[in-house]
Amino acid sequence: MTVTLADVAARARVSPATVSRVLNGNYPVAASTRERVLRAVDDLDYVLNGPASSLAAATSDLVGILVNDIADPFFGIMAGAAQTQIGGPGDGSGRAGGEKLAVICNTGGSPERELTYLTLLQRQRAAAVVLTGGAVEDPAHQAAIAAKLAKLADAGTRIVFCGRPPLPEGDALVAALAFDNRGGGRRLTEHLISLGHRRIGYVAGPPERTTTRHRLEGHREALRAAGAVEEGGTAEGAEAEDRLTVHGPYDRRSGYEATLELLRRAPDVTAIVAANDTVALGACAAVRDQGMRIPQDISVAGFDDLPFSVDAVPALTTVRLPLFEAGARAGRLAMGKENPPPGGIATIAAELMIRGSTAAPRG
Amino acid sequence: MTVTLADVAARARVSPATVSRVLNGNYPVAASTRERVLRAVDDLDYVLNGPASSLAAATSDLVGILVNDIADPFFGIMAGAAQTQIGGPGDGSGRAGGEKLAVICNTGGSPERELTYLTLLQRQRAAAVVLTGGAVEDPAHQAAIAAKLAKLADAGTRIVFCGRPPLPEGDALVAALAFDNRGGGRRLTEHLISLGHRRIGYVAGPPERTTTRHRLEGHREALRAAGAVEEGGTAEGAEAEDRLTVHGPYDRRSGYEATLELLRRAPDVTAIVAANDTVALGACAAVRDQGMRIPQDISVAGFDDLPFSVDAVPALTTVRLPLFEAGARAGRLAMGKENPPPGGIATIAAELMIRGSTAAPRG
DNA sequence: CTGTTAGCGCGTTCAC
DNA sequence: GTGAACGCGCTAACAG
Repeated sequence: MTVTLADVAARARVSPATVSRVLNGNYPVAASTRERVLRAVDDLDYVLNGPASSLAAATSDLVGILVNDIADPFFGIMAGAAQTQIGGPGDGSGRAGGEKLAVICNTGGSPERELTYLTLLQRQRAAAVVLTGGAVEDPAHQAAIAAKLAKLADAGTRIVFCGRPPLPEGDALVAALAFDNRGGGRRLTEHLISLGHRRIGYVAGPPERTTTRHRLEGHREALRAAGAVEEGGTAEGAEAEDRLTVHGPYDRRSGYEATLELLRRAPDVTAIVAANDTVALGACAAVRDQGMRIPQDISVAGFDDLPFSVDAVPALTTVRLPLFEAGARAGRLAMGKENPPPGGIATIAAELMIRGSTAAPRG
Repeated sequence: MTVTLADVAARARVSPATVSRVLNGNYPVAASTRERVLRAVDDLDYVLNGPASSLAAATSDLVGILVNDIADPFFGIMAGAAQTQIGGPGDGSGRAGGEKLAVICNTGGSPERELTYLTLLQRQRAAAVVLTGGAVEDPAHQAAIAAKLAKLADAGTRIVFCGRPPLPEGDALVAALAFDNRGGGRRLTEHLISLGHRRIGYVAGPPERTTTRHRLEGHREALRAAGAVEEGGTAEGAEAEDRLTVHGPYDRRSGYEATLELLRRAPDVTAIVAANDTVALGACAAVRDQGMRIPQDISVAGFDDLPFSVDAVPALTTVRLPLFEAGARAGRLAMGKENPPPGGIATIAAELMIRGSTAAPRG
């Protein structure tokens, strides 16, 4: 029923080994022989049996890309970019030569599903795995993931982090591309402070995530440096900080509700910083629904600079992360097309984008 | 170095076949034996060899999901939804039982890459393939895809279309979930006409795509039914229609530039309909940059009702497509958890969402 | 319910 | 430059 290597060999009047060599292009083969084999392949519509090939070679052409939420363009952009570097250009014939199969796995932000996917990828003997986005900080999960990654690396799977801080143990087994979330968060709030804001609400992401923590830390660093709040070390300072911070998921609804809550807790806030652009959009909606104008009555800022942020009205002040470039680089690292950064870790700069949604507070 | 089934069997003092049976859960095994085997698996940190297993079983646990552009939430939402139905809930142990590996493949809208991915999936002996989004209408590619799908189906791969019209030949080998793009487009333009609009610009998607064509056809149906333009059959009618239509990719920039072009060609348009919400956002930006207000000076409408559309200012009138539900259903069809619709094809309704970006034309 | 026996289709030594 | 032989790790019949 299904055509095998042996069938092709018979038709081309060569041995199966020769067909294999032609297909993989790893050994010298006479041009005339190669020609004959390729013709037989086309005639028979032969398609290599991936599992058999992977079994014999002890490695597959699968590359996994793990994302927290594929419906979020933040991840979509990175994953798509990584795939452009992995899938290969294709030769237009649809014949599929030595391409890798880049596959995106949606963890939904759940550490369990992340582990499950890693196991599935391990089972497939994946050639490489790219982990994108912030990590959950629970020590048990950290350890479980680290152990799993160690096993994968041990089996020859290349590991790349993209937009994710390196493991605490600083394993040499991964290349890590980390976003400067802390620095970006700091500069964003510094901008607000320089405009004259002092009471700034913060809609944070889910607790226990590195991205959430780093962005929030940057924000508070800026606040403290400006003396806008007392040192977090003091009871008063910590309390004030907590009162102006609300946590929630990275979605629009969370931004809406958290903003309402902030406005209730502290009606005198003059600015709201959101954990990301999607959340910021929800915050904007909430502000408007309360009958306030942006930025005249209240400033709003986001993070990431997703494509839609420039089209918000007013355009959203935010922190630009080079998601596409980072994803593409991660893809190249996964393919071994590019050397890992020195020390295995590179920090990717975040750029402040000042637009219409922030202005000086009134009065 | 790597632990195999035989190692587990030895440690559990059973035969390899028994271990296989426990792992796959397809045959009855005594509880005590199962217990012993599972303990051995955990002790040894055993992970099944996917390729070997697929080779022997002649089928793999891979399910492919093809999308045009994963950075676009339109696809991200569908793909993520499909994955929730395929990945299995996971048992929280990260052990990965009988789960399928749902993988998203980004074709970039290129038919060649689509074919390449299908070949790759065929090579992996994928259990199922879900194709999302509109198809390219070039007959050569249609035929190539149809032939490839036939071969996949022949090899036992289940084929599901999601948001994509069924193949012309109407093969019984696929289950198709098609969006009512034509009906949605018609109702949207009927809404505009009922508000009093007669000169309506249309920013269409790329030519030769089913989605583009169907939405545009719906638009023109409404126009003709209202007598807003002469019959397309006449030279005058066709010319007028063409003058008020600009094609471009499904992105923000295209919406911006096409709108500028439309405004140049026909400064008296009172409304602009965009091929989708992302394009509509670009259209809004162009309208504003020309110093006009939405909807007072000009109405704008989109399609899809992506999450950000309700947060546009003013909120975008659009056509809601149940992307998540459709993706989830496609996932279930791919898993064989749900019976195919009668005739193999189901049309999914599109719902008109009237919001602030459309109003009666002035004067 | 469990063990034994054959391959699944291909990559890779070796020889020639 | 090419062919022959072996084994990758597992599942699927069969027995028992």
